[in-house]
Amino acid sequence: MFKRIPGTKDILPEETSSWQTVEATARRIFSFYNYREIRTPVMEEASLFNRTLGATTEIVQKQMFLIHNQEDTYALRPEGTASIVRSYLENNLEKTSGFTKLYYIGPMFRLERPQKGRLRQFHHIGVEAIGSTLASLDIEVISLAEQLLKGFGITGYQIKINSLGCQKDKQALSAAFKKSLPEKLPQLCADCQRRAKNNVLRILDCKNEDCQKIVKTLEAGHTHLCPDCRNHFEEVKRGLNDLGISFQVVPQLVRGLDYYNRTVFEITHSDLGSQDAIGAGGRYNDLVRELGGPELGAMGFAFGVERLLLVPNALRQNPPKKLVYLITLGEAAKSAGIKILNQLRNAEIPADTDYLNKSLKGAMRAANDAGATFVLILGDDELKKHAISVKDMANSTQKEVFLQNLIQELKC
RNA sequence: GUGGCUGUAGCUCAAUUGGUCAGAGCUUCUGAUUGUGGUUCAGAAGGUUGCGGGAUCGUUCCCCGUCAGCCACCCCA
Repeated sequence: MFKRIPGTKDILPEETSSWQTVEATARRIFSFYNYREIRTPVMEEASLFNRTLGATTEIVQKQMFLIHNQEDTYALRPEGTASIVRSYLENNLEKTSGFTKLYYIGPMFRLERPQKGRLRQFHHIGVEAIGSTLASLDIEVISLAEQLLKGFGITGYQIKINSLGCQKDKQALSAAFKKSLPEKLPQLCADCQRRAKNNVLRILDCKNEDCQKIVKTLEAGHTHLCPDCRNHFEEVKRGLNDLGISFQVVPQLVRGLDYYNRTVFEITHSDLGSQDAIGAGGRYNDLVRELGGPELGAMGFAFGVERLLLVPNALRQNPPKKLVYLITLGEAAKSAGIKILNQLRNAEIPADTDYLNKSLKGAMRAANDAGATFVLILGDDELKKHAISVKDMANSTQKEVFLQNLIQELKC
């Protein structure tokens, strides 16, 4: 027997209804904000991610599914932003539409060790708004994220925000760290010693208390932000307050991807355990230029669909179903039944029947299990009268209806 | 990638110190006199106890390996 490869999941009909609700809710809310959908390939040149996420990030170094062919190395996308900025530029959207608001829904791939809330194929619902550096965009994007959560029926989340500063600020902070860090290095945990080489800023959000103490003795907090970045961040916070969005400023919040600058945010939920971030995002003002485009500000975020669905009571309600179940008795009725089924479906009435030659009792059970609202019974008695018995399953009432009136009867 | 825990029917779990213990509930299927569901009752089906070694007269229960899942770290959505 074949098995799923580790870290992937089959989403069975029982669950797909929740997925459809999440997706439909998201699409509806995106439309209120005038975001339009973009779909890009799940594969890209591997070097695209190298360039955008950062060559030393764990995702690029260890977690990409690579596909080697004779000439190139492709990667299954580990996230959406890089592909979308690539597509934005390749299709000249900066020339044809200038400021652009896009959303995407689809699978992402990372070769991590599977865990609850961490799969090797998982799904993002995200947005990218490209072409503005204004704080009003940061505010809209974060409020959109919260609006989605409300739409999904999720409560009890926490919005954490921070500003990394512009590229210069980030570099200055990194440089300061690299200068003052070497003497402290032996006192840091093993992970932080590694971070010191790869991604110095991540030392800021180490959970180890000793590391935290050492970091505090170094230059940290928002003191490294230049006046422009500081003003921008203040404006964002004011805007969020004006909208009544409650958030928490977390100076240690550092996103793991290189392209982020200025505003970053993360939304966590305490009911999820170790992998508690249900969504995150931020600004990436230099990414468009980095990929060969003009100087354009941009901001985005993504939710992890699997993680959203882990939140208790989120989107569990199944919409009431309407189904008509046809039971036929005997050969003559069976062939007449095929036509009736066809007519019902053409009239857009969901209809099904028994395919196992069950007894009437067995077929009734099957109808009940299928959630039928009405059962149609067609036997010799009915055939003679050109009629059919219609049973309302909710209240067990039954009546005979002429075949010519059947659809009208079921429509109301 | 690191550490720990777990792995018995489709699902949730039992099985005294290794010796008729491979079981229950739910699910599924079939019946309960003629063409009627949900409740109830009866019966049936379903397991090489994750897989592979080892120790033992003998193991679901012990040891080793392996795979998978879970938890934490790491990483991140």
